[in-house]
Amino acid sequence: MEAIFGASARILEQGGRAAFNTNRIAEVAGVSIGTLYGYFPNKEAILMAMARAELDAARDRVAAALLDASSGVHPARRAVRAVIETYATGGKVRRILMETLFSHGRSEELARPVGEIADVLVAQAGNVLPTGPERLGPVGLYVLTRAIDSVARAASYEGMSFAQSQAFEDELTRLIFVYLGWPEDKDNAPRE
Amino acid sequence: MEAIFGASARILEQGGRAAFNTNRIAEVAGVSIGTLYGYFPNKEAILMAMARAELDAARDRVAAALLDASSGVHPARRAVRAVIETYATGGKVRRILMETLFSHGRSEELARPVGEIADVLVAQAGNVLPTGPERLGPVGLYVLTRAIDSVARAASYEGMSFAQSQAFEDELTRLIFVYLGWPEDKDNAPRE
Amino acid sequence: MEAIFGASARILEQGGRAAFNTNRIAEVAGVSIGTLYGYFPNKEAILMAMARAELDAARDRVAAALLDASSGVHPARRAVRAVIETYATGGKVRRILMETLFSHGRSEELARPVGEIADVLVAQAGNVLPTGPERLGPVGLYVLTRAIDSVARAASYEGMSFAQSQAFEDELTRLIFVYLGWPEDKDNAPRE
Amino acid sequence: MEAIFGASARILEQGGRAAFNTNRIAEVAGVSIGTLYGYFPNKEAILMAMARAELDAARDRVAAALLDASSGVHPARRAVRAVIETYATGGKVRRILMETLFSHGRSEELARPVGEIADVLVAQAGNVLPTGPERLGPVGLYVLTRAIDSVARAASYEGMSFAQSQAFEDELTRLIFVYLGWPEDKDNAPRE
DNA sequence: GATGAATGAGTATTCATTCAT
DNA sequence: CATGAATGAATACTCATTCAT
Repeated sequence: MEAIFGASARILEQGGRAAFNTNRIAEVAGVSIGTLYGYFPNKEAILMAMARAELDAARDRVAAALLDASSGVHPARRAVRAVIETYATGGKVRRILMETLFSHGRSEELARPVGEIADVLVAQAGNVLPTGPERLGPVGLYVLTRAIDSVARAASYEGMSFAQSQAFEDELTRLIFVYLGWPEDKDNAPRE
Repeated sequence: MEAIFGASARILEQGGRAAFNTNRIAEVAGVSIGTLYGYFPNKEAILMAMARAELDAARDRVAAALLDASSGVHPARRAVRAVIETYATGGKVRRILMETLFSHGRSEELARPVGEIADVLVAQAGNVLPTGPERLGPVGLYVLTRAIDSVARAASYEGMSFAQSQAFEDELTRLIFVYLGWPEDKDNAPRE
Repeated sequence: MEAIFGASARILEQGGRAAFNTNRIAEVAGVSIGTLYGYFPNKEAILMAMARAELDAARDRVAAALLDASSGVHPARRAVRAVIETYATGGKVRRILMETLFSHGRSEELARPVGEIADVLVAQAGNVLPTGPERLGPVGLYVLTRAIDSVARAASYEGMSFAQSQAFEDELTRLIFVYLGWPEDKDNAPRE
Repeated sequence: MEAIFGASARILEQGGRAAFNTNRIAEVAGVSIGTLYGYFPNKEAILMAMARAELDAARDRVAAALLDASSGVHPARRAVRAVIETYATGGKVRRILMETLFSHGRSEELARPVGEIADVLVAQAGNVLPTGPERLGPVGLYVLTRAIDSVARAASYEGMSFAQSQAFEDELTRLIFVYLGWPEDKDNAPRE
């Protein structure tokens, strides 16, 4: 039921996790609680489903950015930009969703999309990327992808003033370059 | 009250956050609930106080490792090692504590010790470090310190098999070297 | 829920306000607390609803007495008698209910039925009453009705020995007569 | 301890009965709770003592007004005026105090000062009053004194707009005159 | 007398979940 | 399939009172 997701998002946005209760969700969604339980086994399942959808969307956005050859911007920079933008949007709800996953010990879930991006990276090596992450072992790949993701997330959630600045994008991009042993990126492509 | 912290830790360890209720804490700590509320204004305050203590301890451990000149191991590697060890210990409780801070929007609190480590780094530049992070702007410093911390934490909480491996330590150390433009570290110092 | 009112009355009668707690009410009423809260938003609402019902019943009793032409007793005396009887019954519960209204600053609620009686009085002037309270301004009407009500209540709640005596009824009736400038009432109708 | 009464009054005035707790009283009064319990056996005792003091003060004020021959105003009117003024002052605290007495079934306490005024009335009959309440039996005296007191209180606590008007004073005064069979009072003495 | 740390019984209210209709 | 009335376990927190110092 799409109505349930919509209602949940609205409630989460307005009242935070505290206001998120099944009776309220059913009311806002315009269905009965019985119906709600027909679609989801329990409250957490709703949050989980939303979190996964959110994660998939983010992964798709980053993968698309990586593969999009239409601009002259370097793929690594495009990916960094997509990650930053992802954390800049979604606000409160996104954060609560991530939290839910984390507190349920589902960090692997959180990790999944990042890993999938890494897969795309490897598969496209030599194609979208000059010389690629295939030179990295699995540990190196983990460190690199997780670093970009984590640092972008931290900057956003810690409310750092530079979280969406060009300088921040530059630094994250540079991290990729130096870590992969690429020569410096010169295309300081300004964000539109 | 030390007893309260001890009891809280035990309860958190065994039953997780769900089992963490004031009546139980008082009981396990061997004090009355009234006394509990004499020391803490509410349940969350206990968690917050514990989290801060934990964070301070972690910061001290990493700072000490950074400044400890007794071994022949490179300071950057010593720091990486301390960070990894910190996340390897503390288990469930530590994790719940961090979560609490995060879900209360106190990400800055989480960030504080990392920032303090960065301060130590800068202060000691040219002393413990050959040429140092003073070359980095604030954004670069943020990216570097947060990356090390976040990636080490992610690997631990996601239960990655290599979370405490030599290879992982190497990669994180290498990240620092390449990011600071240092020549490769050769002292692949084995962990004790 | 009638069961809730019944249970509340019983509890109030036996244990007073101190024993009046939601868990107990639900238990005695044979419903779950959840159900209780389905019908009333909070504990006070139960008391309020009961108080209003009580007040309405009292008003109806007095109004009926006033309009009842079946006996040869003077309407004013009939009303006085009804008021006295009202305070003589209901005991502890009635008292606690009135208190609740009063302590919630809802004195107007307490006043309402008395005002409604005054309305009946004015409407029926020249009909049930020889020459009537229409000669009184609003202030005079207030003083008269409130005096009868308050004095009867005081005598009852202060446990005065004469609270239900003929002499007391006579005095209150006389108060009405002299206040309205009527000639003395001679029908000292004995209470059955 | 005067400090305790003062603190209690302040707390009652500001936060109502809900804010009235022993720890708070001790704090505001600047004494320890232990000391508080050295002077009063329990919380209610404080309220009771305050209520009695308030009642005595009111009684003294009315008695003084009754006996004060300095003005040309009729003693009955002077008493009515004093009663009205008493209820007009004291506000929230006075009300809570009266409530306490009432809800503890100490209505007799509430009645006491009124009875004492009646005693003064009888004792001074033929002196301050032309022909007096000695013609009334005890029931009549009760009805008269209680009526004046109750109606003045009701008007004040129900927030009637005329509670302090000349018209209200006139009506209550007239009640006394007609009840005692006195010829109409002509000295519509304006309130200062 | 004064102190104030400690006590702990007591309670209103919430909300996930069920299941008879 | 949908409904929503009913359930009741669970819990944070208050505050009058005590008593060792």
